[in-house]
Amino acid sequence: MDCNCVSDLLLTPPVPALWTPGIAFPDWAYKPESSPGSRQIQLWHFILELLQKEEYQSVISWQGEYGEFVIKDPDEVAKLWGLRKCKPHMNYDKLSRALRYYYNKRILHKTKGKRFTYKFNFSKVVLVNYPLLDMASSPFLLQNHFNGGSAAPDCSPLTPEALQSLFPRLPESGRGTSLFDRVATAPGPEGDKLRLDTFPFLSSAAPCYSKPPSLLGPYPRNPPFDYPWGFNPYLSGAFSLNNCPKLPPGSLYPSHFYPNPLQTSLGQLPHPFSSLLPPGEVAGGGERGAAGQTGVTNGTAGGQPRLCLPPYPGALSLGRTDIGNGGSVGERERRETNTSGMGLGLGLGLGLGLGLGGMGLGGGAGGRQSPSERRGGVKQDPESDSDLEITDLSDCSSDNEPDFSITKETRLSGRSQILVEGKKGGALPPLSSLPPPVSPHPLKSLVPLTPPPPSLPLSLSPSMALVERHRETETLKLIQS
DNA sequence: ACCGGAAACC
DNA sequence: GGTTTCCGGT
Repeated sequence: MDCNCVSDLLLTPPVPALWTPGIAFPDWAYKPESSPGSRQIQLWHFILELLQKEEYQSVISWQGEYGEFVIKDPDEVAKLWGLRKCKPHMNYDKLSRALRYYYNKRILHKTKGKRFTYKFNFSKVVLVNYPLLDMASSPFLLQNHFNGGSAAPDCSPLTPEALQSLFPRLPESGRGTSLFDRVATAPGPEGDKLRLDTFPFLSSAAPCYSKPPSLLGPYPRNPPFDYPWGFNPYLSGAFSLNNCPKLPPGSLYPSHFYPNPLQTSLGQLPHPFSSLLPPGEVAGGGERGAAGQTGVTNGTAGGQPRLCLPPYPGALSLGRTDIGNGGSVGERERRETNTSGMGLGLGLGLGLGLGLGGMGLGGGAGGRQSPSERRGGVKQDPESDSDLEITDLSDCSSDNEPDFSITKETRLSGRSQILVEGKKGGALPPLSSLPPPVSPHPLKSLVPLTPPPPSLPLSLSPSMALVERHRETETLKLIQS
């Protein structure tokens, strides 16, 4: 009624200018929102949006373990949600019901004992965004991904884009959004087609805003990466689909979610694994944007995007996460903890296996099950399953990692060095055992500093070809500008 | 506060 | 499919 909803189309950003047509993205990537099913923003996504914005800190924020957030003001969140969905009668009760539906999908689960506290299941979140990537045709396909076949079908190889999605770069706060804005403002007929922003890796090299040191926990550096959610096609899609203009443009529909071509240059393509790179090789990196708490209220222009990364308590060191023999926390909570540990690994840039486990789960689309189904055990009881997903992870992970398994490196033969988690036991290795920054970075090769001859055959490799094309495009852009 | 079934809605 | 709405139950 009073939500003045507008057409999604009006707010749908056009195809990023730097996109080079012709490159075959997986089909799903072309869908308006790269969304498996819905074309509307989903609640969990919306939640992430809020969590990401500084201005909603008092309404909802990360808290506790990795991925855990607290709805500080249930009514307000409900209100915002209602606003977004044009459901004036929305309230926390309803909203929470929707959240509960995520339990079965494993996207979210409740942190028992803590009021209004929920916790995201990263892998599922990512999965939803990257359902069964079309590896076969994806130009991003890592050359040596997984063992070529023995892997269970539900264990999709991790593609660069997937990785990228984990470490997207948001434009530096307060700068360089012009082009982006322009792009995002000029509606285009193909706005829903190619979405480069789906692949932050290719679209933005801008150093992300800084984040709190704590986010990276024990890690020595704080490379500017974002977690899976800052990125995603979904997210950007959501922004484009927002239909409740009432919300401040800069608040929930920040432009920084889109890549800024101007800030892009292959030379500085954000590296998915930049977190492992030596300081010098990592752009940005500062401490949490001083902006963090400096009254940046305007979420748009100079607005410092709120940390995308859920807080990752340093205490939650990998060491503590002893997968397999848990510790002292309650069973369920313990598993959650483990997940957190994985989260860290993921955050470190190596969530290679991340989400893979859920592939079989079909993006969680399985959704609800009849009580009988649940009893049948086909799918674990949401109450007990927690993060342990037998179905997907069991055979695609080395061992017992929960959803956040990052141990899939075993499948990434050639990339093992970039993996954080050791392969033994599936237990997260103590930080001290984490591999030191690799330099030159394994993927550096994908982003050569010196532009190869334009004639470089695309056949070099899918990834290379893409990079090349992208480079060319970028070069042209730079020259033009 | 939280849960989850059921049905309607878009 | 993803909620939204309603509601009985813990």
